[in-house]
Amino acid sequence: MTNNTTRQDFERSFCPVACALDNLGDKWTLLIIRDLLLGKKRYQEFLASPERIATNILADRLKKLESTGFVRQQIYQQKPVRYQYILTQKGKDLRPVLQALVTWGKTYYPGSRVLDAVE
Amino acid sequence: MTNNTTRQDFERSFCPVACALDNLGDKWTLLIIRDLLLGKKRYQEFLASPERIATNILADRLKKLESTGFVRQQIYQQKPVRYQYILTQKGKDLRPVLQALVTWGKTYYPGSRVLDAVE
DNA sequence: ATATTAACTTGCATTATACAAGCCAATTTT
DNA sequence: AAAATTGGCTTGTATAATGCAAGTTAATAT
Repeated sequence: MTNNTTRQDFERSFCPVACALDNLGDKWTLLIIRDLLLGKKRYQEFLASPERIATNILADRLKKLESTGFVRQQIYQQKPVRYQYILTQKGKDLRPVLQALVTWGKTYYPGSRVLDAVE
Repeated sequence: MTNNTTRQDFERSFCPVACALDNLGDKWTLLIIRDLLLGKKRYQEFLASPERIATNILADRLKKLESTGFVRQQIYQQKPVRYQYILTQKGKDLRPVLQALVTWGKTYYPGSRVLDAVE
């Protein structure tokens, strides 16, 4: 790894699982990552997901995901300036985590289905 | 799957990721699963982990993990009755999720290390 | 008799999440 | 030209989750 990623301090411990969960361990963050991996980019697209995230939570998570380098903002129009969100490599590298969750979820929640392909 | 697992209703959506996170989406649950996968079984062992979970949170999570079928209690001594916690197949099947988190964590938190082998 | 251990529970403060409403600039509709 | 809509949020407030310290209970060890 050519260290261009911001190396954060260990919050709770030096365990890689704990470090990951310091960023991802809540009800919503990984669902936004799922949406991004599925190709969603805009605020309204995230809001349209079936889990119905609240607007303040979504804004907060996008801000955190940006400040922690999972995502970057990209202007897609001037007048008015509007941003879309793109996964960085750090974010894209979560795909195996999401894939493992999909596999587990489909096993223990038969009938569950991913909208598109994360799998 | 010989349906001996309790099929819960979809809480937030029929997405397997959302279903998984309904159970696992917080700061602590997956760390307890990590400990269980590493062979820890008892209350004091979980408390001894470097992340320093609070006792009320640990008790709450163990209760939830049991009621949702990730774990079962096993008496390891009478007088006084003491329980230890064992992963069910549903819990053991989270190993690939943890492995993926370890891989990601070791990449983006260089210097992080799992205590023993989840990896 | 006193202290220690294991597995919790309880009380209270702080932080996170949920829900509804409001804001602002620009575009679209009437 | 005025009114409504769209996109991306922010604000206020209620409820729920988390954190921290202390207490409980039954049994064993000193």
